[in-house]
Amino acid sequence: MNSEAQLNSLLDEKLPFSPSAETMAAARAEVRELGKRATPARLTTLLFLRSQSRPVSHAEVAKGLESLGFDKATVFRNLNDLCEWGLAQKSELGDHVWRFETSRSGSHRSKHPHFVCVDCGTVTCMQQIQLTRGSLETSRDIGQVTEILLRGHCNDCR
Amino acid sequence: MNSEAQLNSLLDEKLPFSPSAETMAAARAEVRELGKRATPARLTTLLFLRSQSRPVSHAEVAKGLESLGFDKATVFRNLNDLCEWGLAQKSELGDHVWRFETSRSGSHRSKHPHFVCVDCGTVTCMQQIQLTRGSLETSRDIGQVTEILLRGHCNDCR
DNA sequence: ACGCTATTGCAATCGAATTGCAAATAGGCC
DNA sequence: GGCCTATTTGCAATTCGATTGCAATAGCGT
Repeated sequence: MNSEAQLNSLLDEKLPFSPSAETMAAARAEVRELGKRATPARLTTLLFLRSQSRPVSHAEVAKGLESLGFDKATVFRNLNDLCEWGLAQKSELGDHVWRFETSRSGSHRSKHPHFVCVDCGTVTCMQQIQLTRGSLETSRDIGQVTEILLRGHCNDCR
Repeated sequence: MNSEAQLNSLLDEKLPFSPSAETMAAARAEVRELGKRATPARLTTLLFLRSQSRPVSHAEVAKGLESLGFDKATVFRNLNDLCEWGLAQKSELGDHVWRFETSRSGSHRSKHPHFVCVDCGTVTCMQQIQLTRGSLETSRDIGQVTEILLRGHCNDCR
């Protein structure tokens, strides 16, 4: 099955998310611009990531796409490739699992804080969290902060 | 060989570090105060950690102590026990390896934010760091924050 | 349509983390 | 000092996410 036909069939029913034809075309263009091949596995991985509102683990992506027949090694390599190419980023939230999320262009390309529930492992993105002015100064005395991570019990687990 | 004799022989030559008799006695007392047994493996693990100038991985500790005959599983359990008891803390620098270091003063863990240098691994306690009022409210919508962790590059590593 | 190379699928491997269980032993007690 | 028991240890085995080797497959430039 060629890429086009395969993607179309995926769009029909099996995908756990529903990218529009335009979205798909845009993703293809992005990948092509990087000089990389726009394979079904790659585009699907990218679009799956974009369909998520939080960082997801390799296992979650692999599981989400396994019904489509993509191998976890392929997903693994694509996730890392996407990170290498700047289309995604991976982070380690303190539980020894890499999580991936697409780099949002524009507003906040930089990392935002994450909240990790120590009970269920759920990760929540927190765009608005920030330190007080004094804390920022203090932190500057210690070093350059590149990541803020909050841990605790999410409301569902309390 | 009993604990006393074994420790003394270790002190003689084989240890990769040289705790004084007083240091050893102090460590023993600390462990005993916790109601735990002051075993050679446990005391040695604790003193080894204290002899290090930066956080070390389980593998490093195990290797450092393997010539003494301590099993890596034992070292593993002791490291985690020490953390649980507040004598040490472990941190994740982003490379999927836990690193351990002794707590400076007792069990004040997770009470205040920590800054972890992703380069040298050093953990710095930041009593003064706090979130803005708005951020606190936002975080409350998500869950109960029990730990704040900042990652970045410390001034020594920049 | 052809050919070259990037990419994939599958199985295998790696290594840190973790566990089960029987044997050893620290420390309270007499 | 010796006994007793819960704790701790040693060793082997296992889990599990991450990662790789390689032959087969398939993008895409021409």
